[in-house]
Amino acid sequence: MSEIKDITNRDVDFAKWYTDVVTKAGLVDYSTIKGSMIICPYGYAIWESMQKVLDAMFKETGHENVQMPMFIPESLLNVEKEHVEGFAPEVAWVTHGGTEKLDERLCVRPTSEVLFCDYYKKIIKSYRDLPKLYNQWCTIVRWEKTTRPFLRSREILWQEGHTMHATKEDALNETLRMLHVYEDFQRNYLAIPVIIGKKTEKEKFAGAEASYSLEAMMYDGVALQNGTSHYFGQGFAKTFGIEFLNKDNKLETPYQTSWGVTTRMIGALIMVHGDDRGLVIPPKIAPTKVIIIPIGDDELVLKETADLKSKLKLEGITYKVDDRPKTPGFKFAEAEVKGYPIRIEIGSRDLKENMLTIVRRDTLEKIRVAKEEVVKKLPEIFESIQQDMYNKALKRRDSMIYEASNYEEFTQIATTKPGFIKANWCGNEACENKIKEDFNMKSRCLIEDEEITTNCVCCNKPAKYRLYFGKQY
RNA sequence: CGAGAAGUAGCACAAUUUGGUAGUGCACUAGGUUUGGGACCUAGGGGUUGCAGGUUCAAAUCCUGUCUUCUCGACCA
Repeated sequence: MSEIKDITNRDVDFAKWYTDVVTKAGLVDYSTIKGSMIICPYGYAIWESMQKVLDAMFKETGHENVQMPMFIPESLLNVEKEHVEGFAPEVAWVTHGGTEKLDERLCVRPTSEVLFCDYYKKIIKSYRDLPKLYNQWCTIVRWEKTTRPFLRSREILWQEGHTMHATKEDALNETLRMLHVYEDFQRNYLAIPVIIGKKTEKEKFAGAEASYSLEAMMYDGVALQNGTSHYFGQGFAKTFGIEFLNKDNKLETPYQTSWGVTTRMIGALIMVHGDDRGLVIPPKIAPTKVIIIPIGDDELVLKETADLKSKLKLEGITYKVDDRPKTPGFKFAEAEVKGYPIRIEIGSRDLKENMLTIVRRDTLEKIRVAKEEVVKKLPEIFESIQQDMYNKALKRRDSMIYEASNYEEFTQIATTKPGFIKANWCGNEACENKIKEDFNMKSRCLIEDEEITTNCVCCNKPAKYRLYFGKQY
């Protein structure tokens, strides 16, 4: 096996490893503007692949895509007090149009709740107009102080769903339904196990009645909030004066939700599955599932390459051929950095025996297969990679979830082991703050399906909730 | 935004201490030989030393400011 030259060892310096992988796999490059990354073709292809699946899921659940303005007049942003207070510190303002100062500044959307509300007020008149199930793919701007590619940037590519419903029940169902759509996507496509649950009051979205999040654990035990789904109740709708006539010809206020995921999922993909050789992309989301590497320019090799290409095309399996004039070793290494799920090596040595070599990226296992059997065999290998990647991630995550029943135990774990800690909590924000202050760990989300057996891990008063705590990106 | 470190070719670095012709390796281009784990030979191309000022006969080198990146905090998705 070759020496890995370019990528920092994952266990030695995880932060450096991450930036190495992100740039060396050709996902992003830095621009001259702080916090605004250039998403390179391969990185964008992964995003497009995610978009494609998610968009189909959104449409399947009845949503329609729209495109809202990217600017919000200051007066509109100010309509909902709690919301604006949450976002004010990180919005970017447009103050001039050309050389002329604007009468009213415009903020670049940090999220679009108010824009949707402003529009919904116009188009919702009757119960027959509900539900309104809109989604938009767009970029937003949040003026973050510290930035990292995919994990925290100032310009963010995302998707935001904004819906209005006639009843509280419908809106709550929508909030949970989309949370589960995300969970399904991350589990079955990204092969990332996620914990889903409700945020505490302290951690919920500005202006929401309830926020739910998907919490993934990275290789280093640090949490990444990988999507959120919010229930707003009638808060915004009342503030904005959105009303509809119900079946009894009475005015009612609708109930609202919003939900979103971002390119941060690419960061999660890297930090959950990547290894010292680079990326490992699950087959179901890989923009290129197979990389074909012909070895030498022997006529047999060229012919087999052409054959294999047409067979893959026929089966609808995405592939690329690396026929650059480089040595095989170089190409193998690069294919590994890029994380293509499967590599097929075509060389005359194998061809003499009518064989080809398939290499799994996740295990690096080499499988020699009769050349006629290769394409037939691929689906089961993809399936196996997909499953194994999920199971491996799940196993690692579960091995880093601990239980603490008192502050001493919590301290012991928090200071020695990376990962999540399950603990009981009285519901008092002071205890959340203390844990944050002492260990830089925030509550991830509530655990609702487990029994509360001990007192609050912090103050030892009777506990009302169970929580996951963890450090976060 | 606070503390620290760093910016020289696409990348990794040298030259900075002691101011005096910007260099090496990889990558890139052309031709050739190669090809089963990061090839070799020959010949080339590529630089306002992050940017802006200042000091000086002379600045990559000294001074000031600024921008960007990284690490650790604060804040946040």
